[in-house]
Amino acid sequence: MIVASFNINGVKARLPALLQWLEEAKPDVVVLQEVKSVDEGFPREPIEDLGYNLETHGQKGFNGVAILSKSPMEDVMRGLPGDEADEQARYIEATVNGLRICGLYLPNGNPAPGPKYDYKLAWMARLESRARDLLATEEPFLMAGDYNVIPQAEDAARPDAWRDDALFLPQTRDAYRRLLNLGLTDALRAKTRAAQTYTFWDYQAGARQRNDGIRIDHFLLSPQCADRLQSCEIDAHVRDREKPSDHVPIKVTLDF
DNA sequence: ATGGCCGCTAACAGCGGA
Repeated sequence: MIVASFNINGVKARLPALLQWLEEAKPDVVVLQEVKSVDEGFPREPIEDLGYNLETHGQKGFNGVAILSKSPMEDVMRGLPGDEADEQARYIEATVNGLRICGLYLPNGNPAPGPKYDYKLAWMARLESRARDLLATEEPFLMAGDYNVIPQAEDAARPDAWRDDALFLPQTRDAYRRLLNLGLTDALRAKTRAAQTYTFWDYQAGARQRNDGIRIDHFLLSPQCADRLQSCEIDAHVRDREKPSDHVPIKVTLDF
């Protein structure tokens, strides 16, 4: 099965690009981030017409995540546990054919330091706690989405430019590494050490043309899921189409 | 991190994003 993650930066603005990519990539499951739509405004029909079930967790104007799946979804959970007061729509889970799918849109955190950065670090701690709980079940799961984390210098074209940025600060990378140290596998790095495997290029300053990118969209796999990993690919060509998102899809093929 | 961006909002300017 193919599972993909795509930060689409507005589901209404991106609908044609999303549908084109779905038709060509034919993923079985997709987690979307930054849908920027309330659930009632989500353009369900054209996606359902392609054979997908759809679970959304949106809010007005910002954030918002969703899961698409050709197979039925069970036990849908909206919101990341650990803070009842958190109203930002950044997390959704569902089980598909026995595989737990976690879709996440981790906070940007800029400017750092400051309250937004504190929120990012607290959110990452909650994500770690959630990963611990899921590991304890010994059921296969994956956590995919826009992590807003540049894990290592090799994951940016110009790492020096990000030195003081919330996406690359030592505390951010430490928190991400704690997830890996639980026993989760970064699917892309399990398959390649290739340079310039980016998932985001800024709209400004000709970043795509200069390949001035960063790798911030990730698939983390539980041990039982990593055992089934066959391939991990980034659909970078999508960035060169009409009205693209600033992110591109990342997808894994799993032997389930 | 900016060479000039993008999407969203009861919107024609400001915010958030990365």
